[in-house]
Amino acid sequence: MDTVAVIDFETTGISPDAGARATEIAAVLVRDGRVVGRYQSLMNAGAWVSPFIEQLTGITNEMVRAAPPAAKVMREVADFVGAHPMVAHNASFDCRFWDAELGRIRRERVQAFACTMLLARRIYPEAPNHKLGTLVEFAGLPVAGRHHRALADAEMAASLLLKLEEQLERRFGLGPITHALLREIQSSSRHAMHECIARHGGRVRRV
DNA sequence: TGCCAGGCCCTCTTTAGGGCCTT
Repeated sequence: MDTVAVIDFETTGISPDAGARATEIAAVLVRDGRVVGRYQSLMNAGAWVSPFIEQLTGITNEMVRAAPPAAKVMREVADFVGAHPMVAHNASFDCRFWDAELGRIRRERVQAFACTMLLARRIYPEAPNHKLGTLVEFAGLPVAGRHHRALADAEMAASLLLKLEEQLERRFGLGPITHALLREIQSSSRHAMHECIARHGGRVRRV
């Protein structure tokens, strides 16, 4: 597949519209089935980290205060990612924070996101649930580090992405798997996915 | 002052509601 950037944010809350800010970001570049680049940094947006989030992520107020300014980190990571298509687990979440934090440095996103959660719902409907950690275990992928730290989660989302591509190739004979095809599959209903696969020359197994 | 998401999916649906997933 074309080079994609898999990203993950740690934040102070669930919605930038409700005042939540990023505390950490990681981006890994994936090309030809492997990780070819990594970026990770804590960032200081001047936001307070609640005890709940400190417990969840292990990222403390002291760590954030000692981190580089959010604007500097966002400029660096935006340059690192460039115009590569992006991927995240539950991409609607990371996309909102990407757009919000980028907007604060007067930059705009130039590429689309694909979502490993939506893809996994299509490809692994039998998984116990579609949380990143559960899918990593379900697919037999290595645990890259502590869950809810940006680089570990981005690495595991990248592994999951590669596994999902492999499944699309092996089960349905699809290939090459482009970012645009992933977006088409993730936004197809379960029924329409077979039509989508057939349209792209894949084998559709009726069960 | 008090409160605070949003997009997707499924179904006991479509004149809607509730669960999932992210922090």
